[in-house]
Amino acid sequence: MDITDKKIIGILANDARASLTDIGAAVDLSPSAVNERIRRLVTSGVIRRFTLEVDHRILGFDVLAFVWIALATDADESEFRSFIASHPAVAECHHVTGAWSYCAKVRMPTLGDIEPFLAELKARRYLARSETVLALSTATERPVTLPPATRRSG
Amino acid sequence: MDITDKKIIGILANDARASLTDIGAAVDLSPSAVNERIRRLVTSGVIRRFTLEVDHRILGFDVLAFVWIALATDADESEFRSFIASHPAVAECHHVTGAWSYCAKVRMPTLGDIEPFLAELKARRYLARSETVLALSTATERPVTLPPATRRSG
DNA sequence: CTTGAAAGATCTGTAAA
DNA sequence: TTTACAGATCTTTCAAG
Repeated sequence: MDITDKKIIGILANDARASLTDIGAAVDLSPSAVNERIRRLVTSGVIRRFTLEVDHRILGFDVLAFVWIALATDADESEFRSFIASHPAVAECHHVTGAWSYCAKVRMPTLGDIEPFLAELKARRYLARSETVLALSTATERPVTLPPATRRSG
Repeated sequence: MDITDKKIIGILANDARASLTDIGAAVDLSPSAVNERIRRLVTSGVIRRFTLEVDHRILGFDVLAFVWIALATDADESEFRSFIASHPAVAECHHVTGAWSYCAKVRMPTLGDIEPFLAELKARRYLARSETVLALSTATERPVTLPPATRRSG
């Protein structure tokens, strides 16, 4: 994992379909060398998948919300985690420090879809309390965080 | 934007480098037809970019945090937004309802990197108050939210 | 939307540093 | 162990129907 690898990740984060030739030209390497590095980045788990950045509004998801969840004391936490991980509306869910147990980022077609979601969490006895914070607008949203490509690291 | 388009987006979200041939086989279309649909999805803005899902731990970002920000009353909000959007550690930042103005999702190499970040926000007179919530573990994290595909396109 | 052909990219194997 | 090169294979693109 050297600077060239990080440059390659940066290029692919901007355009996952960039050709090996073009990437090679950008990092002064042959296409096969680039190919070999990408293969290693994938097998070593640095690159998890090649994916998409989409406009969820156009796809019909007008509502973005953060739902803070306090788990019920008798909730089966691993069952909750697999339920929330398989729920199509949940984009992210993290176990967090502070007053709440979990923070879930959810996307819904309309505001009215949030209540049934909370109701299901409650019906399954996961939920003690919750608080929903709506996102009004987004200043930035990027899938990949990279250090400025100036240093080495392992 | 029909069901076939949504299927194509689902396939590309799982593997942005899937070949037109394979996608076509999955949705019963010729490679050229798939190519044309993807082109339309890109130009219409549904697909914003082809990108990567990476393991930020391996890349040296061990800390994921949500920083709740109350803007200073005299802060230049659009200046704040462009500052936060260009900050490399900020993965997301949303204007939100509730007690706080903004919620920023940040990735840092270490816990110690959070304080200088907050200090800079304060030094620039953006920050009135803030609260930092750490993510201890992640139950799920997906870049694309899609409705369950329930029907065939033909 | 499909077909078919040309152009371009990728993959594999082999050799060299 | 990593990179370079060349031939074969696959993919993408374009024109025509």
